[in-house]
Amino acid sequence: MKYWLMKSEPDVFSIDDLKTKKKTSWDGVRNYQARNFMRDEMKLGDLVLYYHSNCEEPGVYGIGKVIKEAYPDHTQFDSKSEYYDPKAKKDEPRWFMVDVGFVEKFKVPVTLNQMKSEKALSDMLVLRKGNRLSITPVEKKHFEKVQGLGN
DNA sequence: GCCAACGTTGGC
DNA sequence: GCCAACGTTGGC
Repeated sequence: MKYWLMKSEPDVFSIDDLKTKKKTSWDGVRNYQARNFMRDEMKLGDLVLYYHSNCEEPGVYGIGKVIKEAYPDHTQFDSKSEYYDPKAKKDEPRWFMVDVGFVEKFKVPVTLNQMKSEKALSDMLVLRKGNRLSITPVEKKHFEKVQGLGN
């Protein structure tokens, strides 16, 4: 089993939305590295740190889990979608998504600032300067540390 | 709103 | 295959 961190803008889809809806399809990823993680490495049952980006208090707000492995992201074929990709072909999809289910919302969010100040988390990918990747692998020890800080 | 960092595109 | 120009991300 692997561990991941996935970024979401809370204005678009927050941990509370995930809690309410129970699950979500992770559509709209248009970055090859992130796609490859989803398509090639994310497995059923993998756990996910749910990160809020582009907001007042960036940080990890809870935990989700992979409930469906990669399948073609339908928005790439939808000319009305903001994620439409005219170069994608039906028989050769370019973009994939996974489904993520709700596991828990942290009692206290683990903020980006807090994570930066934790020695034990210093080599997490998401803390690297200029990191823009929306999906990153997370080590087990880091996952457990963050979870511990949130609960 | 600013801007650094990074990814992608396209001319050559 | 190089690289300048451009677009996007995301913290601040």
